Amino acid sequence: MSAWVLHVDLDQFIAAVEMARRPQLRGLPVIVGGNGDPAERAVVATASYPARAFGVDSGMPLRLAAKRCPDAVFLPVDAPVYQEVSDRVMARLREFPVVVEVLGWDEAFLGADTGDPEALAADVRRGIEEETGLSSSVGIGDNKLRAKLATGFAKPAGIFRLTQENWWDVMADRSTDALWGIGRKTAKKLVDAGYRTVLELAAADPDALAARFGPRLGPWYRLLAGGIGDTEVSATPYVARSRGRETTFQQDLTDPSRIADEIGVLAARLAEDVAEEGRPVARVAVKVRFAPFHTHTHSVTLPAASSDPAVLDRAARELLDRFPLGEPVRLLGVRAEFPREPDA
DNA sequence: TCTGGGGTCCTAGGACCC
DNA sequence: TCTGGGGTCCTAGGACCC
Repeated sequence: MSAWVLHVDLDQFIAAVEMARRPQLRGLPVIVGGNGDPAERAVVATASYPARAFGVDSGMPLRLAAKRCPDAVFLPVDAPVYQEVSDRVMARLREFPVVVEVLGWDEAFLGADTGDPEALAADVRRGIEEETGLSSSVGIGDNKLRAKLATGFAKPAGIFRLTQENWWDVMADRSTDALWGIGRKTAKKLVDAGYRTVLELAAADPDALAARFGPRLGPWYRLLAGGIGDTEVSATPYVARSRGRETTFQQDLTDPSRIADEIGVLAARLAEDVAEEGRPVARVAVKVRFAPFHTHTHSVTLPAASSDPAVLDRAARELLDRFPLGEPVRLLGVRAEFPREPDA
């Protein structure tokens, strides 16, 4: 028996849920996003594997997805249904002798003490299938980072083990953005600094990385490249540090009084979320994205923490007044931050 | 690339204080 | 003013993830 981390990820989750309730869609290119209208300002939430074969993927503008795959079936996002299916999956996972840490609708870490992690992974896949009919993939690792990356190699509908033992065989020659936490921008900066592959980054001087990328990020990148990561899986319920509401308008806004009205709408919606949270708000931030897609924020620390809708509304409107509203506005957002808990 | 909405964490500069 | 050192808070922006 020894300690393992399993990472469970549901295959093409959102598209799979939609196909489960519309079996006639099986095997077809299905694209879920926005209100299901490919002409609107929205992005792809999930594309089915047949749609991905046309080059459609998550995060892509719906308009572009429609251009690449004109015959796809476009469906609206139905969050309550996905949440309900997700809850059933997580409940099923908790029936196994494991610690379950939920990462999102469609993924979770499992902390397990077992002599045969592959057998456990197969049981988990079967359990999810029996409970919901959904296909999943499982990564097995000696820490969270490796388990998470392993899932990528397990997909679709598979199991893969990634540990210290095969880390270099699998990862050494890959580009650094194969790592969980390094994206396209950082990978490019790393190339500029002379680190192209995971192996090269793992051999970098931590002080040089700190000087170039910051005192915490720099050294952390090197650890990532070595496959070093957290091993603790925690079932402790997640406590949000902030809550926010934002909207991209289908047509840009130019009328200042309309813009102020919309900020009021967002602040009111946020106040409801905050009331549900049951904690007062310490800071308020307003975000404005102008039509050319440049985004700015202004924020303020409240004189005293509050959940009063009138206080949130006033703070949001005062922050809005700080923006020069010369350009058309495509997005408005309001965010509330809860007080930081002192370190225990 | 006519590019969502929900979040998290890190960085850097300036203010302010001793 | 040819002006220290350290700590903390505030703020804006950036990158990443699902």
